[in-house]
Amino acid sequence: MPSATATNGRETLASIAYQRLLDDIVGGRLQPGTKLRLQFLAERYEVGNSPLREALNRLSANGMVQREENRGFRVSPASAGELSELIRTRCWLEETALRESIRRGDAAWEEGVLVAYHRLSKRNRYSDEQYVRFDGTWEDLHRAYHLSLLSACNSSILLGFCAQLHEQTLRYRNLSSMQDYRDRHELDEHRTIRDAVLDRDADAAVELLRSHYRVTGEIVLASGNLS
Amino acid sequence: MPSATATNGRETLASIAYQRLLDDIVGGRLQPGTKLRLQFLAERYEVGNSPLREALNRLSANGMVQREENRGFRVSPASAGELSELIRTRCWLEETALRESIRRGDAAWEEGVLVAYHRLSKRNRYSDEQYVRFDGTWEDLHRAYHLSLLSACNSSILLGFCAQLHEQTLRYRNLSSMQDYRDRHELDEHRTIRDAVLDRDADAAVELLRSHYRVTGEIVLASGNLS
DNA sequence: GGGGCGAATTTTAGCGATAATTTCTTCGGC
DNA sequence: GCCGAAGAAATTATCGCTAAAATTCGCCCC
Repeated sequence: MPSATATNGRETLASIAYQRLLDDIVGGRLQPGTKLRLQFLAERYEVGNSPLREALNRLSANGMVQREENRGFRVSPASAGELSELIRTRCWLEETALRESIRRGDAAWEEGVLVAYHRLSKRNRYSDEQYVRFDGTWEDLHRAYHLSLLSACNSSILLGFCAQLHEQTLRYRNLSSMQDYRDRHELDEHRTIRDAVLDRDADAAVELLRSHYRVTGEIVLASGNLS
Repeated sequence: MPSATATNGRETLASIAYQRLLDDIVGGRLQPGTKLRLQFLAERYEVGNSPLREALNRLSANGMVQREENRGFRVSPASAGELSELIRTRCWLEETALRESIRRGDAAWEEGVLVAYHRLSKRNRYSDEQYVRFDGTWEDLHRAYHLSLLSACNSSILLGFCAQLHEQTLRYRNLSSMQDYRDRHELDEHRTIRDAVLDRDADAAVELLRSHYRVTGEIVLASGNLS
């Protein structure tokens, strides 16, 4: 997740709480709409109120948590409508970033894409447990791969927005049952996207990427759990 | 500034501090790079540490403030490079939103654009004092006008991103001397954009809007003050 | 007797003061 | 002149108090 934070020396409790909260929300362990009582969170994460409030405030600024004045925080609700909006927006933004990346990308960028794909391909998705944010998990490599495609777009701002949207959609994926994923050949999709990108075929790459997101969205929508 | 905040009942001190801090940063009264010491801020805004830290954490999540672990907060630095990135990104995102808005907008949207332009046109920019966030200021009407153009894009997420970028560029405008603005006919530009939009001429509208932003960017860049 | 309104209680968030780490600065020694 | 250590300053965290909101219970009216 993007953040204007220069991680310098030791981590603060607030940052730890932020990570763990983000993790639990994205991982679906804290269901949408859940009231986030400070006392409950304090026990769960073994930290005091102040670092918790800091973490919640950061999360509220990027949409993972909703803040209501004088009424505390709750996990942002999830709805089918928001998911389609998310995917729609993501397609727009990533199309822009991808076209720009393909246009401007140099050799180092190509190699980055190649390496990111390679790492992803070597990892079996279903060997990972319940989603936990940790270097080297499938999700981590997946995110790295998708961002590597866009990384030459020459706008860290846009890249940050894309990362934010990725995180949001990841939450929806984790909320769905994940059963319907089995018969999908995600690695193939990722490979064809990679090839189109490295061939500098922008139109094809964009179309493949958009389709990749749309299909995911439809599977998640179909597997229910949303209002 | 967009926020996942349902302003329900009374405002909290943290929210007040957030607003005033945002105001002072965007208004240029807190210069880029300024170290934000809690004690200083506590005196300035007459609130305690806790609400201040909450406000700063929110601001750090949307880029107005930088946070360094165990070293506190400072106003995000401003550079020519970041400004161009900002404008570049803004052109991309607003192009997308504007095209979509023009494609989908209904009568109510058209009327919204019309009214927003009308309100803006009736207000003299230079009658306002130093920038202060307040309903009815020129900047407020200006923001409302630009967002009204995009408001039918059917993605509140994208709209939020655009609002965020608007705020960031507004900061740069306020940092520059503003002297070189006098000979510019901003109202004309806003009117021609409005007309192209209401004519549903997407290509023309996009080109006018992009040019509008690019010119602004060049004026701000030219008037110095940036590294 | 049932339903709805209102007040008291309980619960919870919000805030400030203080203590504990961490970082920055300065001074002494090599 | 550079490295290291002690002191100073600032940030971060804990705790307790206040105030606001949700809940419960009782009362009145229908």
